[in-house]
Amino acid sequence: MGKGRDSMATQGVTPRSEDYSRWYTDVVQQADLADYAPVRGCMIIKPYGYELWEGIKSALDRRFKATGHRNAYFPLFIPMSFIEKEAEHVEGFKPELAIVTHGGGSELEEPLVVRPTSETLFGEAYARWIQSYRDLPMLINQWANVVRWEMRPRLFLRTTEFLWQEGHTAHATREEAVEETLKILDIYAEVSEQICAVPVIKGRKSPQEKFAGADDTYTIESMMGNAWALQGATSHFLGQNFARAFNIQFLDEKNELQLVWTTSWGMTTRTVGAVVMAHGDDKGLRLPPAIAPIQVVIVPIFKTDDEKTAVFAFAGEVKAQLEAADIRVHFDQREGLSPGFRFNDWEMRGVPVRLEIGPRDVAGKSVMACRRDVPGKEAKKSLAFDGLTPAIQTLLADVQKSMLETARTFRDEHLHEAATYDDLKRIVEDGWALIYHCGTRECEDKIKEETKASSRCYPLDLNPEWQPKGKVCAVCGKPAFGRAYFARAY
RNA sequence: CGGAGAGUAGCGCAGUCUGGUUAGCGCGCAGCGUUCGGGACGCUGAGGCCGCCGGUUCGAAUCCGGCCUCUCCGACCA
Repeated sequence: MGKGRDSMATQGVTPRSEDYSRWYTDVVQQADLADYAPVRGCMIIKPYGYELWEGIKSALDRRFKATGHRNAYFPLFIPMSFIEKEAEHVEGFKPELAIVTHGGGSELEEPLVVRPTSETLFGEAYARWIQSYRDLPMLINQWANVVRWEMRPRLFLRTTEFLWQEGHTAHATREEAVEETLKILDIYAEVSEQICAVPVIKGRKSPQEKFAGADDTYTIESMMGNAWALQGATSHFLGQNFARAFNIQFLDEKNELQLVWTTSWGMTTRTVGAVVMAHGDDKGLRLPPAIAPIQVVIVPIFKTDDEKTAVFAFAGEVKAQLEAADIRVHFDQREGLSPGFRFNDWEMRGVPVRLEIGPRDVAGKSVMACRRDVPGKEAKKSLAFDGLTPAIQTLLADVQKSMLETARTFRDEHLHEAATYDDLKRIVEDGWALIYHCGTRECEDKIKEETKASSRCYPLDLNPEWQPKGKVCAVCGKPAFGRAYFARAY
């Protein structure tokens, strides 16, 4: 079909192997996840993309609530003076602030910052709300949009405005706050791996990479299809920095005044981009069933009107049976499209399982099931109508599991230990390099400049002892702070 | 902000160098007919402030000046 090739040029996405960035923007737009907005750096999240976010959101929200957190909503505007209260915080965020100077037709007395994050607003409120140890811990989360002015935006991965949740907690002791920070990190890792099928490495950020105003920042780092790293979510131990800046004090059991210990943590719409990049292939999106807005799509095949009637009736029964089991099913009833077109269309949109139903299937009371995560003929197998629901449930579970395994295998194949700087240089061309590192800014900057790779994290698993005795930085020879991954990153 | 590209129909582009009736092509879209188990085809049709502002000219998508926007690559970041 010679002419078909031509139309493929306009309908297909740029092959992933050819140009990874182009492939990514193509997929996001053609799969109807998002579109550009009139203002640079801003994006319109379309229903299909928003549904992915809703999947991530509900998985997180359920877990936050199960661990005692409650949702609230804090304002969009922050007085400029609030941001300036914590020295390191303002230093870090100043370059990316959007500031409102006018309101109601006249210049404001004090400029208002459009929130880039809400530590300061929570700090001010917590100072008023917390009086006694009986008020602790304070465990609040909010779902909100934030604005950080971006030089170089990228759909989902880096937009000037993005959606996220930000948790802000206050505790009586340091230990409790650290425990909270790590508990949330575990939730992020679980949602990323179990729901998004994106394996992560849990670690601690270097002093340079940590959040502005935090004592420690913990992260989950995941690997994209081109072996670059993506920071999936962060959880910060803020020590008493914000408690001091906002005077958040409480009376303990001994009637002594103490500063609280706070944490903050966030996961963003960037995660949608991570799902695209970690799983997508040349044909487009591949979605893990747990968050796929459509888990099963039914594609009808027929020639005559009689066949159509029979196929539609049977497909309707199949749909009803699956829906009764809470499987998200879509029956493609669009007119005038060939089966082949539909196959490609739904594959591009990443639907995990496709059911082909034609006259042969109607006659045999069966459906042809095809899984998106497996290439070629092995992807297809015929399933009987009787017992279809459990068979599909098993299939979806298997797809979910094997997508995580595939991603993990790919990730592990691109993790390498580096004994020397030369090793690192070679490895970061196509992977992550694990080295003993000093953790200093100068050394990180040098590596960044010479290799474009940045310090991703000091994996928690691999650093039972910090500042390991006798070990030195593989790059500069200074005493090692710990073992860190370096990689190209988004 | 630095470097590189690009703005002409919903999308992708040609036309611009060398100014000249009615601005084309492919895809998509609408109607009709034939198709239909891996991106179908025919016929008919709708759809345009040629990014914006100004200038040159009898005449500008095309030449000149200014501005705006987007994409990609770098410095910053979730």
